[in-house]
Amino acid sequence: MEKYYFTFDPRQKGLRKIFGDLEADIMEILWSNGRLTVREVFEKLKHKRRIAYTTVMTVMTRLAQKEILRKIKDGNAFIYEPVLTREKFSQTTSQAVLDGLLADFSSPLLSQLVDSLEKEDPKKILELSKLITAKLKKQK
Amino acid sequence: MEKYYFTFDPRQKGLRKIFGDLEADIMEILWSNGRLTVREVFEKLKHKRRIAYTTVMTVMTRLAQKEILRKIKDGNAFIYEPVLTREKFSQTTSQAVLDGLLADFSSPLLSQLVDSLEKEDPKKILELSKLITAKLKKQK
DNA sequence: CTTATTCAACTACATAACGTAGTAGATTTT
DNA sequence: AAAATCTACTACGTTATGTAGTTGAATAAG
Repeated sequence: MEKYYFTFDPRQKGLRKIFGDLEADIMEILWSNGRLTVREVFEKLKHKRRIAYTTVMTVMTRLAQKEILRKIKDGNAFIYEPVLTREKFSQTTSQAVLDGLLADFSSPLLSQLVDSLEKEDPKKILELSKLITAKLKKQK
Repeated sequence: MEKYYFTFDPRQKGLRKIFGDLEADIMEILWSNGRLTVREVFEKLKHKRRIAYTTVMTVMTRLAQKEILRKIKDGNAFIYEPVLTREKFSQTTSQAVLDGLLADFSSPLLSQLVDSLEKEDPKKILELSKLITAKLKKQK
């Protein structure tokens, strides 16, 4: 079992920041539909992209090796499901990226964050402000 | 000129989060020493790792193609220098990563940030708090 | 001025991650 | 028994990176 690690690619969209293109499509389908077989994923995918059954098989097998997916024996076939919920996965991922940034690129990070946050949605600054107030109270 | 983009690898250390291993060593040297020729970089590197001159050449040429380095003609040779200062580069990089996180993984991000910040250095929360107060004042 | 050195450009090969897909062999359905 | 389905295995293409040799031009040394 090769341990999973990932790379974060800011120029990609959504899950593609973390997964390859086909991997992202597959994870999308699994997170939207729950546990599925390769066949079922293939059926949902083949409309969007013409692709061989074995290609889907290969990629799902690799995702299972990386422990992104879990294989559950079901008769002669396997059912695949994400090890983490989408929410948990997002959380773990952004945690890792954030920690990585803080560890090695922290100097200008905080002021940038406040700026980015404002650009993204000014209300989020208030949200953050509340979080901090709560944390500071707990600290003392 | 291929445009530069990068990938952020949280499990690596320092510049290696963004550059390959040799690339990182080279950028480190250039940011510490200012503009240098391939030969000069090679001389500084060869103690740390046994490596061919042409290897350094190749990698520096690639960094120049990606517009991380700039080549300046100097007689028959070239002098290489980083296009951005280290500070500016860190800033641009973390900005991109942060914006990427906010764009697609923002939901749990803020509370995580506060937690990570505390783990990293509790004083940083105060720092952030001040930044926010300032920003909120400007907002109204 | 001829030889040796230095340099840039080009070519090339290895590895790793990912997309792609075919084949083989087992099992199940028809 | 034949056809379909499934997993496992193998394999090839691409891209980024590390690695380094060759070639031809320019420069320095003798």
